[in-house]
Amino acid sequence: MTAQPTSRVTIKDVAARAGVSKGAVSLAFNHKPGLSEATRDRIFLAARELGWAPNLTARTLAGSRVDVVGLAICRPARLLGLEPFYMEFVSGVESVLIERNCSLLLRLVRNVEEEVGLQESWWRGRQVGGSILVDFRADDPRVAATGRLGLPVVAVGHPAFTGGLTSVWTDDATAVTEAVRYLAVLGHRRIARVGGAAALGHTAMRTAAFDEAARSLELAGAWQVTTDYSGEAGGRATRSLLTAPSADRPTAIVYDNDIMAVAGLSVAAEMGLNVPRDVSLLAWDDSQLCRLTHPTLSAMSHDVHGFGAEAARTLFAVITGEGPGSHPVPTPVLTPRGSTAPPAV
Amino acid sequence: MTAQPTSRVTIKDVAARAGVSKGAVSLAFNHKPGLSEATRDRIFLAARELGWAPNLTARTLAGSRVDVVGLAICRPARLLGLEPFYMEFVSGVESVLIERNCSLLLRLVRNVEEEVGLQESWWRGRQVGGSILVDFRADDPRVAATGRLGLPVVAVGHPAFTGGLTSVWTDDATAVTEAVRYLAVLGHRRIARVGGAAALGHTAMRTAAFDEAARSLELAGAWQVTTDYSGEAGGRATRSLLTAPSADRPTAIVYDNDIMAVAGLSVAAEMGLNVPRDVSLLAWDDSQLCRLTHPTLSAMSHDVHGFGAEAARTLFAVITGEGPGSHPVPTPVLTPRGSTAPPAV
DNA sequence: AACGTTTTCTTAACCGGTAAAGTCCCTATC
DNA sequence: GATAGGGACTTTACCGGTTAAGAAAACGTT
Repeated sequence: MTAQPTSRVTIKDVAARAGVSKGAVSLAFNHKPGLSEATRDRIFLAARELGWAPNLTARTLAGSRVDVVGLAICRPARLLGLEPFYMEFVSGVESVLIERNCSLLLRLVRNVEEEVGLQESWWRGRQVGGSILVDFRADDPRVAATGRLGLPVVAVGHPAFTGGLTSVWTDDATAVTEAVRYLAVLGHRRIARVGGAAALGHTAMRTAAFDEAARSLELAGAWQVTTDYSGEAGGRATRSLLTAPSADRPTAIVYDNDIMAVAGLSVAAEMGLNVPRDVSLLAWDDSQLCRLTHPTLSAMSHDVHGFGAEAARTLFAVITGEGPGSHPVPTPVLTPRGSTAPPAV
Repeated sequence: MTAQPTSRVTIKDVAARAGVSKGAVSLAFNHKPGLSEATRDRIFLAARELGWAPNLTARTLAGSRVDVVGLAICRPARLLGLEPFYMEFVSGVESVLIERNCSLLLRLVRNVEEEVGLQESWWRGRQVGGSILVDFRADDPRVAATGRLGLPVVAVGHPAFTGGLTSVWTDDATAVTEAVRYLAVLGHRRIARVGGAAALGHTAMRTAAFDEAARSLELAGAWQVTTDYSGEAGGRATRSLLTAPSADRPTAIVYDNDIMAVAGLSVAAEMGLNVPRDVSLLAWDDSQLCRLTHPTLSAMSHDVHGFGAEAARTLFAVITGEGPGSHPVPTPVLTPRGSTAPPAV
């Protein structure tokens, strides 16, 4: 890409106008000692008159801070658009970046290996000051890679998967358990779960928690399937669960996100089943979507925006040298709405 | 932000290892003439052995290309998460950037003025090689500002609002007309439209087109309201439209996005109205959402992903010096599904 | 008054590349 | 055999900042 900015005001021009050296201007703009109040003022005045602000690229190259945070999302581009979760998450991240005058460098990658390469080149090229890593899986190569590079990162995921990295996470196991218990208390004995991508760490965690809850509650039936998080997959999974003979099919289904729950709801309607009388549905993530359907969707509600914000704040802490830590954010809480009720019989 | 990359391989190390000057390495990596095949190979080999890749920051500062595209979205951070449109659009942009090894610099801004300032600092600081501008309004200050700066941009919006900037746009007026005609042909005589943000150019355009269509078709009733694009607002608007006495309320409603249409659908259900028998609903943008509801939503369907991709491609053309142009992308086409039908009476 | 300290600012060397101008050598030409 | 013309590199001067080291003036001390 080539194309030249028209007028260029540099530190030199400011220095000349204020009658000082560029070193002095630099000192002033970095709030470093060694300048009298008078010259400091003169410099700021000159800068304001010329409309100058330090060039971040040059500043970065010269070896100081980098005001950019990296985020690579591993997903085929076509699917990204469909996940309300990420949009909310990103907006939470942005809300913190904005107040620190930082920007987000966003990139879609096809797989973890590609992400490792990307993070490495970002960091070595000083394109980012740190990164937010998401979608951890078992034996995630990013743990070792970022450690080796010295790249400051915050890992969004359960410590079981994020190794020694500073992490921000929700206690999904507890949430799944709560969800299943709630449905059991309502009287459901045959419960299914439509999970997300099997490769992801938190999916595995939820799967294990679901199994455990089903066993400890001695449920009569417990099914689990994994999908790709898309509405289509969620709908398909629901259809297959609900086509079993009525005495043998789940009376309640838990979904791993809200898009799939919406799809499930529509499949139930299309099959002539009444929600919640014939089957109860429970969503996850709880974006605005859950309040827009009819009936409204009960959900494991979760402040995704706040989750993103916390991740960003934690990253800043890491960058400024804070040691590794584990930052749980509030566990998703059950928000009952219109899609859950005791089973009909 | 401070934190140092551990090992640093620079062009100098590569040059030393290949036994050439750093100028030669630069020539090799930029595929410029003036080097023998033999040395070229030696240089690439050395680079590979050392795991070196040119530092983009330095490269940028030295005045060549910038591999970053800017995108500022003007919206309160909390709302961004709710718009499937942007997520899809961004994913389309990414799909083109990814194949050119470029990244997207994303930033939320509170208002257009803030965006103007941001774009200016991005450009002057060579943080971006060009930008994608969205959400044009009447007398948009960005037209003049980007022209003055010489910032290469692609404007996503109708030429009526984007001044002399190269634009990528959909013919919303024609689409609105088609939507209204379609409903009229089905037999609807009282049609309403729940529009987006009033300040936006394309909203104004759609409003005018709707008025015009209503007049030319001599509809018995035509209502229009503007909202903030949120599901809540869409639901509210729908409720207020449908509470009129039945002989005097719309039998069809057109929405400016899909979230509002989904909300409208649920409001209708909640009011005991059957869709499409009692009222027909027609969405816009047509994300996956429209196929997940029951009944499925008819929509003015539109390849938003492709729209984003086209915007990105056009930006690259602008950056490489192509003169101003106007690039219409296909007009949204009506995709009838389950939410539209002739009125009951 | 001579001398060590500060304070205040300047100089100059980077950061890691790019690119124009310069050097050297090899070959074709008259 | 002298000269012009290229090809293949190297030199060197930036890009726009930061920062360590140096210098000049102001200040306090004995």
